[in-house]
Amino acid sequence: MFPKLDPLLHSELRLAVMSILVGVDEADFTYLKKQTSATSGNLSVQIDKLLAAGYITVEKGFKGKMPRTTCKITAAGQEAFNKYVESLKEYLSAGK
Amino acid sequence: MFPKLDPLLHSELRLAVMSILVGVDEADFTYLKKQTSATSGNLSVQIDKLLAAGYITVEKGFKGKMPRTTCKITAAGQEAFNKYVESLKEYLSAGK
DNA sequence: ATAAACAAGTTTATAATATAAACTACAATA
DNA sequence: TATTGTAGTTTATATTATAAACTTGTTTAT
Repeated sequence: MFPKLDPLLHSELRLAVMSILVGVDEADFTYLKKQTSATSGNLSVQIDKLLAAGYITVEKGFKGKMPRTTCKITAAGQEAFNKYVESLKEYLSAGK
Repeated sequence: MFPKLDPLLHSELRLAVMSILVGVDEADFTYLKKQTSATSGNLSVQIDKLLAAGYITVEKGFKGKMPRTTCKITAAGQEAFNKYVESLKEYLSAGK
């Protein structure tokens, strides 16, 4: 009745990040930070966790001279996100 | 774009409890425990938090000789739940 | 009658998580 | 060349979730 919710996705910031990445092909650190209004530290940590889980890839490069970190969702990440959404629906609709 | 998710509801067990209470008028501790397959300790703690937030009421009585704890959702709880669901939708659909 | 097992919780301790604060490294600007 | 800004990372702290141990009382078996 209440499937376990993927703890990696059941976090406000990580969910927001994944949610953005689902629809965007790729996004850099700065963009993610603006969209989520997270602090840099928090975003950095959460990106690491998503990376460690294999839900995203992270590429470090430069845009001009400035460092640039680009994130992309992986197939596993996509799948986990979809599954999370499905699971969540069971929670939200349990009342009916 | 990403509204703050009510931290009281953004918890697996508390969300499950609220989700049950939304559809059921009242439910006792034992019932909630079975439905959520939570441990007693965890359930006890989370019920306390929902109570402290004013999202549920808790009545202690007896069923025969056995103690019985009955939970009910409040109007504030209902409202918070609905709001949480709405907020969550913004996360889940951000990709589209 | 009393010991053993069960029911319904609560309290306390520990592990996991999220978040913020402080720091690093470099770039652009005054 | 000193100051401010950008793009992050690392470390420390606060919060949260969870499990383990405990309490109180009940039923069942001896």
